[in-house]
Amino acid sequence: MAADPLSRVFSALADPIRRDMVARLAAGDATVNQLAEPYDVTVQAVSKHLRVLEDAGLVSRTRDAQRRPVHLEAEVFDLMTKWIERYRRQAEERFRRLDDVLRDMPDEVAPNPLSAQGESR
Amino acid sequence: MAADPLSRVFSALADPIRRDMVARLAAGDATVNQLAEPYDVTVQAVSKHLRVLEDAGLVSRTRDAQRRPVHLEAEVFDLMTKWIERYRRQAEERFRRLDDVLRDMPDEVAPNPLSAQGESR
DNA sequence: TTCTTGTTCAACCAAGTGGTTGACAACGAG
DNA sequence: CTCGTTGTCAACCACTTGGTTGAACAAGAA
Repeated sequence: MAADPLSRVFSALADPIRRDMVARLAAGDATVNQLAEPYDVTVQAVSKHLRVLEDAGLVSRTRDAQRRPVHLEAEVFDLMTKWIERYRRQAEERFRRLDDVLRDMPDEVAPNPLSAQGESR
Repeated sequence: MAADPLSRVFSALADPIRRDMVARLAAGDATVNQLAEPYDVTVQAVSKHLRVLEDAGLVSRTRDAQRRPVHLEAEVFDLMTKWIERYRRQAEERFRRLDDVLRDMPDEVAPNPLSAQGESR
């Protein structure tokens, strides 16, 4: 299993069934059987999916007699959005600066940041 | 390979090496060899990782003589953030309403939305 | 206690993943 | 043209994953 938390969360949400379960849990808690009902897989398979979500910290399970109500833990989403936003902003900032450079540049000069980077220095 | 775009993106970012490559590409384009340098895996392995990122729409590759400069396509991030934000908001909204219910409730009533849901009706 | 329901555990299987090595294609430099 | 550089393709391997079936466990119902 993936060691770092971020990998676990991304990996957990890489499956359409698991994403769908998260979507349904956003509307309210549910039991394993309730979650299993819409899909034509066995309850055991759903139980495995839930374990993946739980290991990722996306859901928690408590006890209610024989039932194991599943609850969505939305805070873990922050882990992802923070990572994403960081690099998106960085990429957009770079893009904006590139625009500035192009605008201010005399048009004889051919811009090629890559070959400049690749120089063996 | 995963059919739907969302699964491909989440899956692509579930690997720490690939996330690291995205992080570096946010700072600027790079060639395959430049990307491979920090890790102690073969260039072929990195090439495979790039293919995964490309299939997810996270990067694009152009041609520059023998080199294949890799470029980050940050727009795909939106796909994820939109999905995440939707359910996060929904969960938070639900949580807020639950607070309201608890605040307005006479304290004899034991709240258990789950067992009410689970009733065989 | 025994029965039934809800859930998990264990073993297994086919397919996918991340890595390797080796061959080869594409291109610029001598 | 030949040579070194850059990158991909193909085949292979160990490990993981998502699914199955069958057994077991937990707890209320009879």
